[in-house]
Parts: sequence; structure tokens; C-alpha cells
Amino acid sequence: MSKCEQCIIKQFNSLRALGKDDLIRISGCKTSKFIKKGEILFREGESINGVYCVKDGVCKLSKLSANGKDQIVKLVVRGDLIGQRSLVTDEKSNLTAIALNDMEICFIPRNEIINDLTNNANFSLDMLQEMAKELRIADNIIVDMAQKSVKQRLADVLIYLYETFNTDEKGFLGVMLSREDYASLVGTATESAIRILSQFKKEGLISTTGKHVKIEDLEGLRRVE
Amino acid sequence: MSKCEQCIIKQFNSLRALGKDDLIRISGCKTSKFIKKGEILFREGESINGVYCVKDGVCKLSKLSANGKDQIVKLVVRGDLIGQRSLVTDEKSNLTAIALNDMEICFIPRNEIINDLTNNANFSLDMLQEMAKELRIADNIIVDMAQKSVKQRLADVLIYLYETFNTDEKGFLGVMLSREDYASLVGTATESAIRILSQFKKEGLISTTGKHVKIEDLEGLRRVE
DNA sequence: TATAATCTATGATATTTGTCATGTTTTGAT
DNA sequence: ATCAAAACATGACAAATATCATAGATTATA
Repeated sequence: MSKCEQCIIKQFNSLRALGKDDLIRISGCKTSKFIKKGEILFREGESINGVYCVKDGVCKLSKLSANGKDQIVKLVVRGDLIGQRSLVTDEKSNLTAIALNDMEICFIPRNEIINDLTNNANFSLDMLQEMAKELRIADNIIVDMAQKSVKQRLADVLIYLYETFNTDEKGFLGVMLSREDYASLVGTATESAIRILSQFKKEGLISTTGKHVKIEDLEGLRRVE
Repeated sequence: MSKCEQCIIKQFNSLRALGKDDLIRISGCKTSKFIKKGEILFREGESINGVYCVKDGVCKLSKLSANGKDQIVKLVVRGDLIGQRSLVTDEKSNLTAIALNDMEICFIPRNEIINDLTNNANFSLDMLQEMAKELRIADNIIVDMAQKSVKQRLADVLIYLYETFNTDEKGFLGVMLSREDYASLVGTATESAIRILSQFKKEGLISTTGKHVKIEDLEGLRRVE
């Protein structure tokens, strides 16, 4: 099993703020897991009791709305932590986490890391900064959800995916989502998402082969209204 | 001018986590202001360079969307801090703050408080917990924006206002918003907000006298679909 | 207190989005 | 390779929401 103090992934999250001794201690009690595509890490309402550090793969954080549809709030990628909020507030999870890929993750139990939060100002400040960034992003999403059309939001999602996951050798987006996931990211009906993707294809903005999506005209997507 | 160390308002925000000495120091360099209804505290893109502590009154935090409409992201009330995010990340403001009431606020310059954030683990942890709560609320708003109808969102807003501001002697909501503000909170056109408020009146859920709104049937509002 | 400016209200209509139905394609398991 | 299940696609229609136009009510101010 790999050691936290040597792991490059920690550069991408608040664990970078911990000292070597703390990392060695944490390394000793962390567990490492492989999660298969589609598997559930945890559900809304469950206690997480620790934080996950994503070594590889992608995962969606979603919430069930009153009308029975899942809304994806955030995609979590390599290097991200999951569960900081519950760690900090000691509440049950507000979201459900489901792997979109095969994932490799490490789990650090709450007991082992909660003291670092109260004693290590570097660590808590780093986490505070990360959370401040997330909050700004969330505010921007609220504005977009309220003010942009479904078509614009779907174009935004495609641009976001392109910029976040890049493309594979063949030029396809580095993450494969179902049409339902697209709908759930945008906050629309699955049929609407399908229709708009079809329209984008006709307009030459994207091309698709099954679930594989290729961005053909990034600037065109940016111009969608 | 009132002294921070004796001020009861600090109980409601992270300043409660500071020690007496720090509060006395901060008290010595804070400024106190009265802001009139409609006045702008700061605009999107400006540097705030400190935090505001709201002693009295209400203020809206909004963001201009691409289509030219303002979206209200959050209402800030007595006891809240404004500008923590910018304090933490040292970025310019992402939002515009406009008073909905006559307000009384204190301003604490960044330089005076930033060291507390890096040195005082109690303070940064408290702020981290507050921000974690805000982030959960923001996630829930994203889901509501994406999945609920305008009518439901407007009913939610009325319930939120009732629970947050209570009512005056005559039973009217403790905060007075324009129809445009209602629309901007919900994320819809002003005409749509007006129409739905009219409908709520006809259904006996609320009554209005000019800008004054009275909740007549709270449970009915909760049942709106 | 007049008068302009702003806010509220409502109708008519267009546009967007959701829902239901149906057929096709892809995927996964045996 | 075959079959069933799931995912994708599209048409037809309904519902929700936005936009434009217009008029009345309220508010601020000279």
C-alpha cells in the first residue's frame, strides 16, 4: 500500500498542509479501496465518518430532489477530497456519491484527522481556502441555474468537461457520461438533454459515438445562447 | 462607538471564537457605518479588503448574469459576516451587496484580522464550520433551482422570509422586498413573480398591501407544487 | 399638491421545457 | 451468439415560463 507522505496526489488537496509526521501517522490508519463504475461510496443521510482522497477516477455527488430526480451538484476528480463538509460539521452526508469510473480512493477515518483540524492552523486554513473556492463556484452555479437556458447550461457542461478531463487519443472527452447524467448535471429531463445533444451534433458543435462525445467546435459552444 | 468585546452581535458569527484581547484590538480599528436602504456596500469585482459585521438591517448579495439580470444568491441578516470568502482567498468580490433596509454595520480591515485566521485555530475552525454550513445550503439551493418549479421556489422564499424575519406587529413579513427582488431571489421574470404572488393571494395563501406581505396559510405554502 | 418616475398588474402571445408514447440501438449476461 | 434489459432517439402534445404591450397604482420630488 502506498504511503501518504510520498503520495503525489496530496499536492492537489488540503492534505498538502500537513507535516510529514502527521502524514505518516495518517498513512498508518488509512484504507485503500477500488470502487467499480456505478458503485455507491455513500448515500445521502449516511455518516461518512472520515474523508476520501481520490487517487484516480471520477465520481458524482448528487442529491435526490422532491420530484424524485437526482441532481448532480458536483463532479469529484483525481486529487479531490470527498467529505470535508461532513468532517468539519460532524453531520451526515447531504449528498450521494457514485463512481462514474473505476476509482481508486483512500479513506482516512475521522478520528485520525479531526485533531489536525483543531490543532493545525495550516491545515484548517488550507481547507478553509478550498471551501471558500467551492462556495464561490456554488454561487456561480446558482446564478447559472437560475438565469441560463437548458441549452446554455448543457453547452457549459460540455466545455467544463473538456477543460477538466481533456480528451483521449481519439479526441473524445476523457469522461463518459450517460445522457441521464448529462440531464442530471444540467437539471433537465433526460429527453431534453438528448434532444439538445442531437441539435449540437446537427450544428457541428459536437460529434458522438455511443456515449463517447467529441467537442468539434469549442468556440461555437461558447457562443450558444 | 460600541466595543466589539461587549457586542452581543458577535455571538452569531465567527468573531465569537476570538479572545478578549483580540476583540479589543479589533475594536480599536473597526469603523462603524450606517447604510441607507438601496445603497451599495460593494460591487462584484471590487476589493472588499476586510469583513463587514451586520449589526442591524438586511442586505442582498447578488450577481449579474450574462442576460443582464441580477440573481440574488443570499440574504445577509443581523449577526452575519459579509466578505469572509474574499478575506480567506484574497480575491475580489464575486457578488454585489445592496442594503434592503437601513443598516448598521461594522467594518474590520483585512490587515487587522487576517493574522487571527492564520494563528488562531479556534477562529479559523469556526469560520470553516460556518462556511461548511453555507456550502450545504448552497448545494441545496442548486438542487431546488434545477428541480423545483418557479411557483414552488417562490413559496419556499416566502416560507424562508417568514422563518428568518418573522412578522411585525401587524403580521406583515419583517422584511419588505420589491416584486423585482422576489423575482431575483427565485430566478424568474418579474412578471412571473407578480403573477404567482397574485395567484397566491387568490388562493388565500398570502395577502398584500403594497410591498407588505402577510403569510396567511403557511402550511398551504408548504404544500405548493 | 402636482407631476414624473417607478412599481405593480394583467392580457396576449411566443418560446422553452417537460411528459408520454413509441421505436431503435446498445449493452450486458448467459 | 442470443436475448433481455437498459439506454438512446424522436414525434406529438401539454405545461410552464418569458416576452411584449399596456394600464393602473404608488412613490418620490420639485
